[in-house]
Amino acid sequence: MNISEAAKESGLSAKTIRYYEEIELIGPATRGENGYRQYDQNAVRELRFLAHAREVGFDLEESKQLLDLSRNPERQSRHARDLVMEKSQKLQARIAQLVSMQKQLLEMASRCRGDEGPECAILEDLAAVER
Amino acid sequence: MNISEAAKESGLSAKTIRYYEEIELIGPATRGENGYRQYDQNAVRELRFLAHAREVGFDLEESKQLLDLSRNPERQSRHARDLVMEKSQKLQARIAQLVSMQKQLLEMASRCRGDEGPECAILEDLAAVER
DNA sequence: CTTGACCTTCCAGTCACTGTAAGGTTTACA
DNA sequence: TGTAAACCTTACAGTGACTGGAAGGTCAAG
Repeated sequence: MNISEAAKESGLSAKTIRYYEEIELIGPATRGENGYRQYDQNAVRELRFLAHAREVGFDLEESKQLLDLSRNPERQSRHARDLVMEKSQKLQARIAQLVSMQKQLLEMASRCRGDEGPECAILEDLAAVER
Repeated sequence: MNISEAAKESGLSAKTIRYYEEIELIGPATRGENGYRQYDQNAVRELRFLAHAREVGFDLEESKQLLDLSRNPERQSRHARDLVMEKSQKLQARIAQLVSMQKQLLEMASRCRGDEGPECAILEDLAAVER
């Protein structure tokens, strides 16, 4: 199948698939007579794998590690699990940070009248020395 | 004061301050005889304002809007409040997304033995067609 | 035969910095 | 007085993970 169908099947864009090939995240696609990239079911499986890994928060380097693991029949499931747990902890920290930001935003908004006047706790808070 | 002290006072790096000047987020700093940038208390206040706006999740464009608002005595507090509430909603959505990712990670990890063997639900899940 | 939907490569742009190079200035100290 | 460390300057390249666009080749339908 051509790249746009592989894109549809995998959930990546054609642009992204070419990009993954360029940075050698995946091997070079086989080409048809016309020079078009051709994808078989296994190639699509790898693309889908990468799409899913990205969706749950892995960056490209980590996604590649997971893909390498999935390609290796000698793998130890501990390695995959370790990657997932590490990512989960980072995600937990990031969530806590966003929640704290969110709290601060609501706190600031609650003290601002939000009318036609210029007084605004938000602008004072952002300019304040200590927070 | 020189740039590194302004950096310390504001919480930005000297690099970042120069960058903000370059992209005209702030006006050009006055210069001493030696060509060094000089910052007064008001300049530091603006830098701190930007640092805080970034910390609570505003991007540079939004931070600039807030700074413009804080500089304008004719402002309406409603405008600041709108920006904050909009950002708050986006943040809420982002948090929900990360929480969902986190849930998926833990779900996958819970079904993977994490031992020396190759069987691993994580790798199967990532390769799966439907999720 | 033409139109439109594909496909190709290559280059530039995004965001918000950070790193590095190559140099000028200032300050402290031996 | 010399010099080394700690500042400061500009300019350019790199980051991550794409996305957009230009310029052109290929293919299927009408």
